[in-house]
Amino acid sequence: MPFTICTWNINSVRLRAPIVRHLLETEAPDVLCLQETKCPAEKFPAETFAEIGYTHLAVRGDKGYNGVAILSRIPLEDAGRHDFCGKGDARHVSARLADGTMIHNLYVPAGGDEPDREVNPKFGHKLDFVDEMAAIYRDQSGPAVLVGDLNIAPGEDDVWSHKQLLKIVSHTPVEIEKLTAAQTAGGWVDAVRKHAPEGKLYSWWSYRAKDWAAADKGRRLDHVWTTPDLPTHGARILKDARGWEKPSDHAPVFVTLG
DNA sequence: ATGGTCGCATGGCGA
Repeated sequence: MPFTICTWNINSVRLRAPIVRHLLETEAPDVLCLQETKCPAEKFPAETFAEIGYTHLAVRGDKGYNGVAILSRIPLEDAGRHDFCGKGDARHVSARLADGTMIHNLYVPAGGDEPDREVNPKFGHKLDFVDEMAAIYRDQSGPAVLVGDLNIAPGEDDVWSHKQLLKIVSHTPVEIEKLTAAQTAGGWVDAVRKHAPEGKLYSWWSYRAKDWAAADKGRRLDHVWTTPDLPTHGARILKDARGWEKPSDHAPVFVTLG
């Protein structure tokens, strides 16, 4: 039975609960994975989404920072978490669907501005986090999907200018090397690029641009990876959502699986 | 032009 999963960095789920609900009402993914919810689990606006059928929830949150959630209209089992880098922050939540498919929802650290771990500990944290992604999924078995804001745009067509971003955190060679190693170690397939192998594709546009759409200086930071045993039927980035009222700086990414 | 804009611990930090 095919189902659709969506991942969206929402940049405060409380502020943007209305557009999350709008997305659920108009696009109706079976599962929605959110990142940067920026609120403790007890303050997650669960009822807003339960009212329209998204009654299943696996959520983790920190006050003001991070925060991840899996919202679903089909049952979720075995909600779990992995404590990346032993920091105790809310950057991962997992759950299993009734058919056995594992869902991993991740929010990889942005990594600060300076791409040098000697002077910027946030960059070191990001590199260590991605190394840990390689380690923990190395021996996985069974169907799984990994989604989230991985904060790395790996391909030349995943950024507006490969050359101008080579020293910009999110597109440096060391980050791309580590992300690729994590993908390979877990046997993950990039479901979005499987369906759109070539051409510019972005899921994030900075708030700082005067006119984000005209400048179109985007990056593909949000990803959906699947194990090879999971068939996928299509992928799509809902760029329109970047232009909605009070938008997130990220657009939702959809993949149909199963 | 090394800025710019967001959101939250309301003010400096993280993105």
